[in-house]
Amino acid sequence: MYLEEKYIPQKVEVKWQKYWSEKDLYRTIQYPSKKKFYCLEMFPYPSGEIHMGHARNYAIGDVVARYKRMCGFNVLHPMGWDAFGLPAENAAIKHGVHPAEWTYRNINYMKAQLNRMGLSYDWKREITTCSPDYYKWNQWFFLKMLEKGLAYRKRSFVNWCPSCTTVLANEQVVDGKCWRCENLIEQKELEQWFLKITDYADDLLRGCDELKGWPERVIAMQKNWIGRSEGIEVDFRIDGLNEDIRIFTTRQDTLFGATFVCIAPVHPLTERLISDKMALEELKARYGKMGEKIGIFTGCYAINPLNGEKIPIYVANFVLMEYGTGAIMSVPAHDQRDFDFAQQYNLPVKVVIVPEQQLLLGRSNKDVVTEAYEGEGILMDSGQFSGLRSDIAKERIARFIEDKGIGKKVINFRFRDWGISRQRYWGTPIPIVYCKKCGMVPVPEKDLPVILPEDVRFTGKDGSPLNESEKFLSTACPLCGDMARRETDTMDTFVDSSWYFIRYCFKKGDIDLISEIRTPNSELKYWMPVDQYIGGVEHAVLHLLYSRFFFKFMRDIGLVDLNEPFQNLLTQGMVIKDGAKMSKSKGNVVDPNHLIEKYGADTLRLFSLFAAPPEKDLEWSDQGVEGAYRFLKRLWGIVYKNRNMLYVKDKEFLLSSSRITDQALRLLRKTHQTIKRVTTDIEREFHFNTAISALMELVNELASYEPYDEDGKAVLRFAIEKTLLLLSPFAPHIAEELWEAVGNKPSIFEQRWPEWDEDMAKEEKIELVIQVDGKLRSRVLIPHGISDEEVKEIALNDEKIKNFIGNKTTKKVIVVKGRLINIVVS
RNA sequence: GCCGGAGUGGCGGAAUUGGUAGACGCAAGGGACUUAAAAUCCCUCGGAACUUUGUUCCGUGCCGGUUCAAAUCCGGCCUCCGGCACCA
Repeated sequence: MYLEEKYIPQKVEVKWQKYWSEKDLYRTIQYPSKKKFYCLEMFPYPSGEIHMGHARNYAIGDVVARYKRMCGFNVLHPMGWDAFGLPAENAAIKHGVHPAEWTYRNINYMKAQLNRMGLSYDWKREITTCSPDYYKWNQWFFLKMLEKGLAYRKRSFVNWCPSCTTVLANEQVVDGKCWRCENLIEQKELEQWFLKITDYADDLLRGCDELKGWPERVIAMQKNWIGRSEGIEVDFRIDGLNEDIRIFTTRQDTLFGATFVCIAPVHPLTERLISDKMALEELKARYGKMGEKIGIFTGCYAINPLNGEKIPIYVANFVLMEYGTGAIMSVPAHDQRDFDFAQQYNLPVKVVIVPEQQLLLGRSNKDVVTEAYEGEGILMDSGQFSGLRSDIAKERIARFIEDKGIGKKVINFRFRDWGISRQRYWGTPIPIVYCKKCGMVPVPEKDLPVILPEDVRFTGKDGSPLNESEKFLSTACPLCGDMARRETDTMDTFVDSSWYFIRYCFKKGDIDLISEIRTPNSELKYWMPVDQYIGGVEHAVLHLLYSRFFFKFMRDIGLVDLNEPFQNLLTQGMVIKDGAKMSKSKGNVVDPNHLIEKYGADTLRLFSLFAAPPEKDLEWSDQGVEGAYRFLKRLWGIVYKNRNMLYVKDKEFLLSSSRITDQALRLLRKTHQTIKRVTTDIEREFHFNTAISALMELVNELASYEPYDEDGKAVLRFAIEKTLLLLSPFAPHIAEELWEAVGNKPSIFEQRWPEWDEDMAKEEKIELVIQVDGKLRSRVLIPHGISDEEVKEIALNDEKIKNFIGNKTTKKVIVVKGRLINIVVS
């Protein structure tokens, strides 16, 4: 077989990409007798370019997919396009190109880029979410949720991005800014569609404990986001009025310390209790504004149901209507916020909890309070509950309240329902029509999909182009047949990505998804769950939470019988350059295209896998890339140099009958050790960086190896073949080329992953470390399997050791088998 | 403030169960080849001291502790990164 002297990656890579695609090497087959492995990377938004973050993400996924395939799994490794979204529409407004055209053009370009990276996707399962055969099912899920009461419409204050001219869900607001364009968010009152994700709050929270293969921090972020807290609701009677204010608290043990009540400016009772409307408007303008606490006294009093005390009612800007009941009891002694407020408005502070330790020191609750004590302790001045510990008191007081019928235990969640309406064009139409007679009517299932019309005008003015498309707008009411108007809001694109991993389980194109899923031995049952999911941590509480919600919903309507969609999750770190995340604004972007042109995809892949373990941030280094390139050139050179020597018969080498030279034996041993290291490093949470460094060590040995005889050549051949097999998931093109060059038939990816021989991987002799008093003093080579006594004797007779021990007496000797001996003398 | 994670040479990072700290790579310095350069190959490369080529001492953010033995375990701090944050 001919081999070029010089490694020209571009030539090699094009050759094999063509071969793999013609042979359809990465097709998935339904083969239930074979163990499956579903390897998934988060699909990209077709923005126009693959960036380094994608390149890293997909390189990681590709190693996993190729490795698992070689290990004998039937692997599903699909790719697709998160193709709805604002940039397409903005391009339409700016450049007059239709979003569909813009999107499909980008997809074609990016697909070519992915192929140039040599990624092993089965493109027969490609998904494009803006295609009607895909988004039809978004509409189907929406209707199902509507049917189950999980989709609803409500007028409320929502996050409005003035730059995107659309609404955002809470999860999509980061530091008060839009997650996509980073513009400041405004509050706007609108009628909106919501999905009742809060119905699944407990389920999503408890499910976190099932996520054994997820990173701790992602689970923590989800738990944090859901924000469960247990407490009680209690009614406070308004003095002189036949009306209650219901408050929520998690600290019912501090009820006796309440010295005032606060309600939200938008609380239903506020208007009735406040006479100064001007002041109220002023307060509303500062509603929820961080860092300042302001309030207005209503002139009314509430009665503490536990001790009958009359306490003033305030309207306060820091009390949120969206959480709990929109009203709180304020306990300045035990809540810093209430304390600050009390100081400002000269309200009394009443201590009712004293820490246990302080009580032991004989201190009481009469000391001057300079800040709130928010911990737990012993109750004081709390009537029949005085003297109890907080945890017990909480229980008793809750029961007392419930028995009296003036409140109940409740669990509150911090997160809100998912607002999915978007006032934009390029998204899935919400399948609803409004009829004058029948009101809001869902589009019947049989009429799906509601097609997004293509012939609309993009003016860039406020409002969706759908509002001006008469053809889209006017329709017949499904119930009475009269003229009706369609809903013009489209769905949040996170709906598209909430179930796309389901769609990959079936062939692409227009299929009857739900019937396919319901087929007794459906492909879904075979492929789900996703065995390994890989993507950026930025979706920890967005896509990953929405997907879990959708999946649980699917379970509840009988489509799947699993609780969680993603068994194992790997969140890869960011790609950093000069200490900052790569971004156009910082001007530190490295373009994968240039690297492929200069060094080839194998080098790009190898470096991004070698420079850091996948979950950590990766500091980009142009010289590091050179290093990776050097390594591949080196390997190429070794194979080239030995190309004629490699045509020898395969031989089995056994340690017992070894007749080979020491040098050959060393290489043979190193090869087995490398197989072991690379395999265990991949298995051990994908530590590709150390796997690659092991391969580098082996190649370093190969470089200086000269075979002297036929056996020596056979060992060389063995070592080179294993090197190529081990390298193939990381740098597939060069591995395939050299595999062929040493006289093998392609494809290397149809080979089995190599196995190591444990005996062969063992060093012939052990390097024994000898310590005196825990300090390294000498090393000697000893054979395997000798007893502790013999080890001790060797150590004590070592010249250096004798010097250290001198005439001191040995107090203790610790022997760690096969490693170390420590002689304690002082 | 609360919840995560991290801190190791000039740099990226190794050290898998508490048992040789610094694998592998980058950068740097020296040498070989060359008219020269590039490429390639070889050597050195944590710090300090010395009786200077091989030995001692120090060294994994800081201070303590446990242990024959600690980057690793425990307690207390410091710094950085990420998430949440008037959520009652």
